[in-house]
Amino acid sequence: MPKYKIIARQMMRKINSDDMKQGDKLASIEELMKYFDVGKNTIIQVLTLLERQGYIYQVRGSGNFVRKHRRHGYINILEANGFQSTLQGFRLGSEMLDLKIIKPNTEVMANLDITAEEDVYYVKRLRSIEGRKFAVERSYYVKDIVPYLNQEIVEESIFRYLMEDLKLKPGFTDHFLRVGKLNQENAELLNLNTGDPTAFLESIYYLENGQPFDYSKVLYHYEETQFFIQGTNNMEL
Amino acid sequence: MPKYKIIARQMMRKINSDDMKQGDKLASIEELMKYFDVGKNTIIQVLTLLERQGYIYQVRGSGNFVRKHRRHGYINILEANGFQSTLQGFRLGSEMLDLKIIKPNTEVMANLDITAEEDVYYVKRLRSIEGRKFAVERSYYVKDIVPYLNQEIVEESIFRYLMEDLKLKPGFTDHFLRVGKLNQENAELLNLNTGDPTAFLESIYYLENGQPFDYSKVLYHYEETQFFIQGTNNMEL
DNA sequence: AAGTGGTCTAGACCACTGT
DNA sequence: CAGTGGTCTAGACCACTTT
Repeated sequence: MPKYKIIARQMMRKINSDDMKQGDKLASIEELMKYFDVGKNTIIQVLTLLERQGYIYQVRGSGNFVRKHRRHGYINILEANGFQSTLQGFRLGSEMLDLKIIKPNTEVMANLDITAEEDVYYVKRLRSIEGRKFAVERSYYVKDIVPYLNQEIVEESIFRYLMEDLKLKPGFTDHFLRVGKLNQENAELLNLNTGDPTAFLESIYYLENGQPFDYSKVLYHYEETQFFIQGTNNMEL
Repeated sequence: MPKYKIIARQMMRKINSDDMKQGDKLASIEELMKYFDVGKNTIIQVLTLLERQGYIYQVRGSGNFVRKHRRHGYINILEANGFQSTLQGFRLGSEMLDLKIIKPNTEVMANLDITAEEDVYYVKRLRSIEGRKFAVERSYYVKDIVPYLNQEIVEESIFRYLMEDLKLKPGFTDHFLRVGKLNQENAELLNLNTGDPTAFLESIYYLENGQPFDYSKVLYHYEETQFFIQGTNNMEL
């Protein structure tokens, strides 16, 4: 683990603690250099990372300041999988409704960038929070990359299994979100009425090397879910 | 404008052109150093920026590759204001429904971090794309920061006015998104029926120095809008 | 003017990928 | 092993904010 990540972790813990609140000023770069005994660029790397992760904001000529929003219970959409982090403290559950190996249809082929001959795992899950159903998820995993899944994995955390056991390295993600009306099947699964509103989120997950391995379609219960998206300085380009 | 931004711009134009497609490999860092006649760290800064903006993905020991998603017509939620960029090529309109100076209520006070005595501009707009109504927006601007607004500005681009004329420097943003049912007033504005689904997006815009200046609540037409959110490598922390 | 952050260089060395 | 990206340093100089 490189120095700048170790330092960043440490500072993130500090910022997350109750010691610090929105607008609090961090130590200056020079002080941080001395304290951690590293060069300036390393501190800059740390601060860039913290800024990008939404922990701080940087003000030229003035200092670095803690950034904290005040709302709780929102799903950070960029962590919509592995939402353990944003929804920590809530009791989450996953009920497996279906699990099988299939050949992809056109939609799945296009989104996972595979041919009709390649196998995919199809997983259908009902997700709950504090015992309340909040989402129906249909996911497709490229079998060449995810060679094995079972009920136990699927009802625990698939992403933890992929990362820790299969040692897959997730790279980037594309999310597409629409709003629509529930059909009968999905309404029944969520204990809602046909025609009720829903957030429909499609996500494509790519490995570090750019290969897509997971295409997920999730329908959220409109009364149980709210999303949070953090924007960082886009600077003038 | 620093070197790394100039180079980044140039490379972004190149990547956006039809010359390059998803997965194409960029020149190596050493080649880029020679070509642009700059040091390694400067190129690294460029690549970090491009990666963060979703233009490329980086693969250690292998190279940098073009990232392009294939869907069009989606609003990049991180550019939900100033969506000219994501929806370029579409004809956008803004009809002013209301514009006045008011005292903030509790909700506005909390989100803009102001007292009950400070004035805010209240702006209500109906936004359209290609002549079709797609969103109702209610925004609150801190008058101390935005001292003047009129119909012309409001029907053009408020953000362009803030940045170019008032020289405000936007910093970061918090977005909160929920799904719900339209009430009668908003349904009528969007030519929909009461109870139809809608995406409800609340956004707080902060200046570079961390001060909030704009609190916006937008209701989107569920048939006319879809959102795109790009996730970049979160690395292990 | 002093304090603080931002950009940039040159060079060293490490870590990973691909052949 | 060669190619390529990632981390890190020390130091110079610039730009902005604050007092």
